[in-house]
Amino acid sequence: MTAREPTPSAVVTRFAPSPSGHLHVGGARTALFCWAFAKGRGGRFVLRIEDTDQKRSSDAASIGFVKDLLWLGIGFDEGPQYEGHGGGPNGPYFQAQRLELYQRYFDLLLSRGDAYYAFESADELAAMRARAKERNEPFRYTGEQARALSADEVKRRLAAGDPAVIRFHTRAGPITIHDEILGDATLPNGEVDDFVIRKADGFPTYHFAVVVDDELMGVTHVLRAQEHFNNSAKHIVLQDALRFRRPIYGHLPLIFNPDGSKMSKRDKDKVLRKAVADKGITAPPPGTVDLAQFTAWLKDKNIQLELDAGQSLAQAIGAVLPEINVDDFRRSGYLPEVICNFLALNGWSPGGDVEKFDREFLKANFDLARVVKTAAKFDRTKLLAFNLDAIQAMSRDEFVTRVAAHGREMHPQFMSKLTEAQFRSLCDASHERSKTLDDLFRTNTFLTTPDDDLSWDQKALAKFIRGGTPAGSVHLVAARDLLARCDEWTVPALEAALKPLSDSIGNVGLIAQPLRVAVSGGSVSPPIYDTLAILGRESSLRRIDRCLASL
RNA sequence: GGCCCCAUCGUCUAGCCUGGUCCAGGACACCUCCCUUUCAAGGAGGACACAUGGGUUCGAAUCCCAUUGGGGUCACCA
Repeated sequence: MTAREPTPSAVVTRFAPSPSGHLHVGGARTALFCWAFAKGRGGRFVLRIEDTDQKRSSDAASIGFVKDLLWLGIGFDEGPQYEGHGGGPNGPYFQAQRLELYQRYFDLLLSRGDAYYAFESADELAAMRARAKERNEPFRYTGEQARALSADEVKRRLAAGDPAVIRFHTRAGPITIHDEILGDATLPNGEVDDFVIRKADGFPTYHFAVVVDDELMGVTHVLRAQEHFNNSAKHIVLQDALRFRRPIYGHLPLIFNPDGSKMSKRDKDKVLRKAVADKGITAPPPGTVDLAQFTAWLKDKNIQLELDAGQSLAQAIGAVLPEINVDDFRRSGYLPEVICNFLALNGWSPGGDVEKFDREFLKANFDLARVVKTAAKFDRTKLLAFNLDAIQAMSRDEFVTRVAAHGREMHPQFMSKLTEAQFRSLCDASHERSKTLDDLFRTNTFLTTPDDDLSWDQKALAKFIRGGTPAGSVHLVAARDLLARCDEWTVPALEAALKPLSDSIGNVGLIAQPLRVAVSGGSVSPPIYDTLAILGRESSLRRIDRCLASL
């Protein structure tokens, strides 16, 4: 009954995901809010792994998502050991390692008659549910038969090794959930049935482990997604039966796709399947997925491709996968501080017209009262605009540093083919048109193509080289002659060298575009003098000559 | 279907608690124009919302009720 009134320093929040290699943006937002709430109040932020489902593996790689958390700048005070983070007095932080701890509380509940063994099999329960559904009634496990079993009978069946679960004996009465974000809600009597708290394999269910661990770890504030709202009733009755303190709850609004659907890793498969169908692809491109896997995946919409396999397939067929995980956004060249900023804006706002802020600001200002109640649709376009703004606000040096770091990790080939000076020039020429740290790599692949392998986009060729009166090629020839006589290969020198020609034509574009196409293969590149300068004299002239020769 | 929750521009939201200053503010997207050697970026304008119906009140986006719509949840998953 008594929600505790913590002193500011006593605030403890936790992020408690099930094991996963990747962090979903929704999870990231939850973690960010938990972190900001605790850290802004001088409290502790705990990371706990909810690995009570033995069907899901939970080896070391299963907390790969922690690297995403740290990349975002969300550190934790307690939790699994991970590259210098984690540890703490309330471990272990993997629930699968806390089984003895739970047993104490199972025994306590059992001895007090607040819990009991039940022997129905999964099949029997499924049948009961099916029957209830036929009658259009909700299924509620009341446990009359199970509780009618004599103590001796229970002992006998347990001794005989009959599979059994432990269920909580929910007492009659309405249950009121107090929520700092949504307000109070009361579930009528009977809504919460006698739910399972220990599975037949001896593991606690989520509901039980959460309640015990939150108490043992001193968690004062439970901030989690709204999908957990109704679960809170189960947690409350458990807390009361166990004589635990009740944490303060705050259920965060959900984050959806722009079309209102739930954001899920399956969205990637959806996009891939569509791309495969649209392009009429019947066999997997070599080096992506093997044929058997591919056909199985194509046939059964419930099969998901591994992350890497999907990525390579997408790349091979030129499909762009939607970013779902934090790591997807990292690969796409988004800045962690921008993601935090934008994520925070989905479900919270500092009020007024403020919408650009950093983690420190969030830490200092985040509060439950300003969390909105309505679900948000995740608008990648706005995120991209935020990313652009942040990149434009960078100094040239910072931009170079961060793009280089991104390039070394994501595009080592590209990086190895450019000299430091070339790379620096490319950064300077690309800074103001970069929306992500990845843009410059995606749009300038022509720079790393060997001169003799460059091919030309037919449309661009037709429009800017063959087309025009006189044809673009005429100007290209003239420009080529001027360039060949240019001793100094720098932006100002190149500009000066071509000036007479552009002046006489009266339109710079008429020589810039043919040059651009000849040298880059397409109609888009950094400013033409920059492009030529980065490419260098030899490559530039070679490419122009090859282009002219190909006509 | 039962139960629970929610409802301001296309989207994220401010305003709502403490009715009047809101013929509703900001941002992204969109449209127009300007700038421009491509693509961007940038500059200047513009269009765009209180779901509906009842109350309460001198007055409602703000309070109450209903309807409609949306979401969540009903597992030995978390």
